[in-house]
Amino acid sequence: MHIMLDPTSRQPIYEQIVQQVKARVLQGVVIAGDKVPSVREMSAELTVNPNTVSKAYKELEREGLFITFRGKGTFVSENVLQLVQKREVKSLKLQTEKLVQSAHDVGIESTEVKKWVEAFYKKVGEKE
Amino acid sequence: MHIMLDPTSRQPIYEQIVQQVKARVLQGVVIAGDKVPSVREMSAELTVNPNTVSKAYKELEREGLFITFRGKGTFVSENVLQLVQKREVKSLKLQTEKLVQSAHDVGIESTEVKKWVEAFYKKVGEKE
Amino acid sequence: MHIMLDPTSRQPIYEQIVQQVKARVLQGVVIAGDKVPSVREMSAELTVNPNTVSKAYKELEREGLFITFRGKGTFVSENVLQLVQKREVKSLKLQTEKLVQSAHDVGIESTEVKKWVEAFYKKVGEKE
Amino acid sequence: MHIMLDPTSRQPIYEQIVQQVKARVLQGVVIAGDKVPSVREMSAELTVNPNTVSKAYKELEREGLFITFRGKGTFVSENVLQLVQKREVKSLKLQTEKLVQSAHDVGIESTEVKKWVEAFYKKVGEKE
DNA sequence: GTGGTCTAGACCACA
DNA sequence: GTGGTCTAGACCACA
Repeated sequence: MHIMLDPTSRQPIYEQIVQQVKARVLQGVVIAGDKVPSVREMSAELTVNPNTVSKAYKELEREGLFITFRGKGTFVSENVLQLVQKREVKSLKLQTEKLVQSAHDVGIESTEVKKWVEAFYKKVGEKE
Repeated sequence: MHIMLDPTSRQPIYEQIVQQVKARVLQGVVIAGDKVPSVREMSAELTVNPNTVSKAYKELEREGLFITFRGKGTFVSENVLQLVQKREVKSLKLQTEKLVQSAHDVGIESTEVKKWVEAFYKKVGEKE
Repeated sequence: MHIMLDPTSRQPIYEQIVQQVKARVLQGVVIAGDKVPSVREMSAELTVNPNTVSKAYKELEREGLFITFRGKGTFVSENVLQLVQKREVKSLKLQTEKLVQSAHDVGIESTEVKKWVEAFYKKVGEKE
Repeated sequence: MHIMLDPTSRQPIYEQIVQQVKARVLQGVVIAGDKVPSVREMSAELTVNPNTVSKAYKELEREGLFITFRGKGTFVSENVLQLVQKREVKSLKLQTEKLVQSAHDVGIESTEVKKWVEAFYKKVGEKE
């Protein structure tokens, strides 16, 4: 699944796992119906405490991305892509709102922020 | 100085203090040269332990916003406004970059994000 | 790690710890990658409050000598020796500059200072 | 007497006063027999708490540089220059010893330190 | 009065 | 177990 962790980060490792799983879903790497590596496998692969992976999986189940069948293992839910995309858009809007609020407080005009957005989009486009 | 703390927040109290002081600087409430309430006064006002306030003040000193004179007290540095604004702009640009990256990953176009920005700016404007 | 504290010293305990850790690094006793005793262990060993040790460790982390992994413990950074040596040399040069300035002010010639240096080097050499 | 203070420094102000007085003696600005400004005058001139100046004067008396005649005021002792120079040389030697010890610990050769001394002497010479 | 340091002890999230 | 945060309270040098 190619999950990359930064053990130094202030962000808890289990949250990093949750976040990266969502990223893989958005990238189409993790697909509805996929069987997820067991907690043990994953913890071995990431050289991380099994409890930590377990915590991440539980969170992903709670959010409806993962579903566990007793004795069979954990699988990616049917509607993952839709689910994650919808929430991501919601989250992005919220982030934008906070950003605009802060920018406004420092006296930055709408035009300026939109210029930034434009510039960063070009930068992202060039990488591809 | 009207600092409001949220004791239920995940964010440490001392960080909340640091953050709010910066906000007050941006609002022009806290001005260069001001004498800052003593650690004891502030801790009494916030009903928080003096050590916690001290930790916040030291961080603010380390960041160059505060300067303390032995036995006299703590004061707001000369170049605060400039300093905080400069850093804030830098931080906002970085946030925008991350936001754009994420938006791009979900397949959202530049135009869409700029519409959001526009809309939120109007919303902020109406509040005034 | 054999840290010796002088509780009567004017120098704060946490600074003494920081300083001694650096000395151990220069001596090659503390090596990159080493796991550092936990805050609790160290505080027990030094019969000092955990908070005090914590303060020292955080300073060492801030200076880039230590790195801590959540829930796992604190470790010595990869480039410690280089880092500490580089800073030490810089500091020694600065000390030399101040010394020369003072010596010059009292009317002591360059030759004289160099004689002192020579003599003290011999003295250090004899100890070995 | 042209005393310059840095209220920001970690070094206590009273120590800074003591140190600067010694420097003025070495420069020949403060001479044996001189009448010293009263604590009040000096504290006004330095915009510093009288207690602070008083503490500095007491220290200077203790060290034999100043002498007070009841009702007449405080004066510079007869043998100041000799006294201060002698002690300064002693102190410089001690500093050199510590410096050499540290330099040796980092693996710096005697030749290197002497080069530094030479270079800084040139730098000081050029200023004149 | 002012900040700096320290102790003793507690609770918490995380691994 | 590991570090992070916080409280309550104390003592100190300095101004």
